[in-house]
Amino acid sequence: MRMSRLLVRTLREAPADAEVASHRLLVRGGFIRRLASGVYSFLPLGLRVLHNLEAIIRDELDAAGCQEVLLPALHPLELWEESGRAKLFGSDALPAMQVEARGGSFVLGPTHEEVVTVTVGAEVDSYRQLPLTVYQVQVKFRDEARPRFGLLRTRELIMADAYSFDADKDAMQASYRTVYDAYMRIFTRMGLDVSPVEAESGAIGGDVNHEFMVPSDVGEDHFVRCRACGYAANVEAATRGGFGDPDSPDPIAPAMVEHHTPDRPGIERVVAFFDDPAIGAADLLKSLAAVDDTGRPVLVLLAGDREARLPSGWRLFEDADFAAHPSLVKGYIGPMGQQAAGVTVVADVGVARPGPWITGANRADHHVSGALVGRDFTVDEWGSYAQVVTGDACLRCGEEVDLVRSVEAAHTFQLGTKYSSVMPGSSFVAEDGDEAIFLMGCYGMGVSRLLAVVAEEHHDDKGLMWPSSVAPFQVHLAALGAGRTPEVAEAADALHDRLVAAGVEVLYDDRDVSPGVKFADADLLGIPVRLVVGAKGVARGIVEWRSRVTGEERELALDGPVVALVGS
RNA sequence: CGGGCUGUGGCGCAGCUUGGUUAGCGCGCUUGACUGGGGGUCAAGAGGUCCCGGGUUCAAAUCCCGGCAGCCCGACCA
Repeated sequence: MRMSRLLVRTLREAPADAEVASHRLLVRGGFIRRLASGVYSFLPLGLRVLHNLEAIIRDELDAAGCQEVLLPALHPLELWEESGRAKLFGSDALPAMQVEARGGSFVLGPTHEEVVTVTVGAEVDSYRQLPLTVYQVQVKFRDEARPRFGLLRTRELIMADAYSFDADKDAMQASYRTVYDAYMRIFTRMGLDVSPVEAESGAIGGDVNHEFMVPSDVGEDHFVRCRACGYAANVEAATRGGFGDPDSPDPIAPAMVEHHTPDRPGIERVVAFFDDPAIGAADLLKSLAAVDDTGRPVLVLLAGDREARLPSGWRLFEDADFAAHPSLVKGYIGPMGQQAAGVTVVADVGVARPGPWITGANRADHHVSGALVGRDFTVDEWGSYAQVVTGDACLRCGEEVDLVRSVEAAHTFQLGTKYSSVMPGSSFVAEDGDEAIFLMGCYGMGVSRLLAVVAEEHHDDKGLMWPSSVAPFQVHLAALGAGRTPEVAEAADALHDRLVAAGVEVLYDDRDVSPGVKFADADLLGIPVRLVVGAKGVARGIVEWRSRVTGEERELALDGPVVALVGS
């Protein structure tokens, strides 16, 4: 490709809104352009990288026995009503992506579980057709509240998503493992260091699931990683250990004391009330009134210096709930006597010491101090209800864990029958002759996001440094002063032709611009190998070779085996 | 959805406080000359609904009101 003909304009300055390196460099290098907030066009260079990423994905998934399909981006709204997710997807996320057309209401699909379930369900009637895993590379639409970081968080995104169909749980787990392993190979080939972590399933649902995290300073997620045993989990899902049952309360400990604490809801203000250097947030019980996934009122206790992490499906009390449960006084909640009022008390493992604790008195404008677990109140269930932080004990081995900032590159789920039990046509005849329904898995990776993630992981202050597996071209050939030195033009043209004839993807900078511009653009675009043909070199019969990644330089004979040396 | 900031040629910005000639600068673009190994120099050009609508005024990029959009922080997040 001659650069004089390539649709690319490099920018010396990045748009003011480009905050992270991948966004800045992809825009400056002319790989992508913004059309609207969170909506990007891929120009030729960006599309070449995207295609290379997709090629790796196709290669590994095909090798793992998956079959490519292409499902519609436009989904009949009824499909989402059947699965029940039309509502679950938030009050306005789906309507915002709704399209009214002849033939009814459609949505721009945010994900494809419904469509794939009915599509595959219609084709598969027998266990003999299983196991089956299909995948696609397709555009998805999300009504993203806050698009940001260029391609990392967008409203329209390109995703590679796979779906497995199996006859029983063992087979589903085997299929899951197969795709999981393929995903790991894909990331390795893309030059990404990915950590699979246990995760929450969110709106997709299902039991076992993993997120594939790339540790990164620009990440919006965090995961927990044990320094010793390798346990890794998303902070949303991470639990911690290291605590046993609390000891019996001290028999001679002083009794609880009630304090008048007007206008002191919240941990901070209570600490301020006591105004004692020996008393901090960690001495207080954070008491959160919640409704669990079965609708029971639950009081969640954790140490006052901790952030709460409620199990999925739970929600905090709203005003109406407080009105219905007078034992829980908003702002002054304490655990004493709650069981008698029908409230279940659960406590974070960080509360597994007798005390003394400072907590609400269940009476407006009052707190108590000196409350002991086992004497003044009891806990029905111990669990992990606080967000894990660096230094906490690992659930598995008790060593300390770290919190790692990261970008979510992919997410895989064992769905079981979540969709096949509600979508029509999801049954097949099993080996025993009875009707059965699919056990499914789903697996998604954001290809357009991966483009940004790779850029984020492979760049320096001058520009991008693409791994050759995804680079838009393999060789960046720059001719210096070709316009005034015919020998240079001849040598560069000839070298270009030889490289192309050998199947090497070469970007040929044949523009009549100064050497500085060519070098700066070569650094910015990040093609792995740069070849420079200049007047000095041509006179000596050499071409200069330089690695974008290592900066290593060599001189190669122009009439020698240049093609073999640059690889293909 | 809450809080803050910003909308001025393709990109980055100044001008706005204190209304007043042809709305500036850098990059980029066009033409020419020079230059020629790290975004070079000079000259001449092209390119603008100053986000939109209303208002105040003799006069609005500038002041007032109302919208819209973008960005940042937070909430949310498949």
